[in-house]
Amino acid sequence: MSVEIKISLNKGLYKKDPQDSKLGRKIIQYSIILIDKHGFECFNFKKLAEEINSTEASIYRYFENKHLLLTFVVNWYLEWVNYLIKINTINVNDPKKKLKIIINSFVSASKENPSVSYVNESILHNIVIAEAGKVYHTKKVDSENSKGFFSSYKTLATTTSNVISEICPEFKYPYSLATNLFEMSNNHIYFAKHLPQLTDISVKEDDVNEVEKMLNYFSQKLLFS
Amino acid sequence: MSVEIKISLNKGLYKKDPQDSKLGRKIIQYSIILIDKHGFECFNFKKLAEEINSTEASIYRYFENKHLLLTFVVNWYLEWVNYLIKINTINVNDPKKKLKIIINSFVSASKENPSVSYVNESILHNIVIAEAGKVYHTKKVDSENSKGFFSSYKTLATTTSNVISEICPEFKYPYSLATNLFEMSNNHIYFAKHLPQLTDISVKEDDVNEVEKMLNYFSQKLLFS
DNA sequence: ACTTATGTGATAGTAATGCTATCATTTTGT
DNA sequence: ACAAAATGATAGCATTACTATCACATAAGT
Repeated sequence: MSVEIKISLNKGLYKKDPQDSKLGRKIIQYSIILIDKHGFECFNFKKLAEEINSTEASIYRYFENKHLLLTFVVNWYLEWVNYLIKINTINVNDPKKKLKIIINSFVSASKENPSVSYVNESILHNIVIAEAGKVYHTKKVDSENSKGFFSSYKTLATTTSNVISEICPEFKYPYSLATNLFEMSNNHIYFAKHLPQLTDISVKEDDVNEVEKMLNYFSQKLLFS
Repeated sequence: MSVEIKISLNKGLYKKDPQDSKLGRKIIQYSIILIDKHGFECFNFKKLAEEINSTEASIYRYFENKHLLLTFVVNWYLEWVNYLIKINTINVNDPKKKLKIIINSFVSASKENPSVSYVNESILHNIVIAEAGKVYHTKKVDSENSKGFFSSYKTLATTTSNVISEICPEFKYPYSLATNLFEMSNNHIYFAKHLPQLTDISVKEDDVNEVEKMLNYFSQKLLFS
């Protein structure tokens, strides 16, 4: 028996917390698998229901719609990265080292030992890479923002930004660099796999080492030169 | 009477070139307006047909579906930016100046004199900011890529990358920086408007000056320091 | 001017999607 | 053992995405 983390997320994201029941956890587990498999546009609750031998109606008892389900799993991922950053930097004093750990978490948090049995963090990372932008690129962004649906991303940005300012207090764009490192990480992993002419790095067999190097190089150039 | 540019785009994007007929141009004109107004998810051919007093069937004669229509208008925008960069850098020799012009085009190509009567470049820029990622974040990315649907973005990346390499031949990530400057431009304009805690800059009344400054600062730090 | 081709409108229809409602049944907590 | 909660089963409805057909208008070629 192992202790599982329970990640707590904004209550507006669900009608009923899927982490609290067997069916709910199955919904999370297989929605991750199916979104990755079919892509978010082709994913729907009917397919998910079939996959887990349940019904659409049951899934609608947990989530209002697939957009909020995606928002949920993306936020889950971000909270998990926040958690990893926290425990991996807890005894680190050098902010430069901290930033390296953060960057490492951006590119390969998914390679950590899996911490939650019903979440495949590696597949979830693929979803974040391919679909996370859709979470906030919607006409509802302002109302969802006011409900706190993006607070996990803000936490990540703030944590990273603080480390950046520790390294270089006079740097004028700590938040921008923070979010840019995260977005760049996802973007260039995606480009390397699908649009290689848009990047210089390559990712072979999920080896994201080159991406990590690039992000470290960019931040080093911007902050300590 | 003025000379209008005709931008030529990949033929796989449409069934019939909308630029060649009155109805086609109306489709482009009002799809840009409606996508901006309702967001891409809520936009559909029925609403568009009503708006232009035509029918769904007629619109389907030009585009297979709304995804390809979005791909078309985003590519149109990119081709237009490519064109502006070309004419605005044609007599410029200093690559540093060229990069500044490119960055200026990224943030505010839409402030140029409108060159095509049926395209509102300013609204189109908003669409690119909010929706362009959806064009290539799809399961069909590989097949669409092989059809050349993303060649306009590649051209933009290559042009920019070449200028970057002119400035600093030993810089290892010219393509990555090129695409990152473009993505960053769109992202941070969006963040400033909707998720201000994710950026350091602000955009008041469409004044993107701060974004431009930031991009110039980043590239200067990375390339000539 | 006549004919043919082409473009557009009008209408209908179909399959899939997104979602809600109701009732029966199973599982859970006490 | 019983009540309460969770799930399953089924139905249904409005919207969406797309296709098909036919009629009409207009432009083009001879």
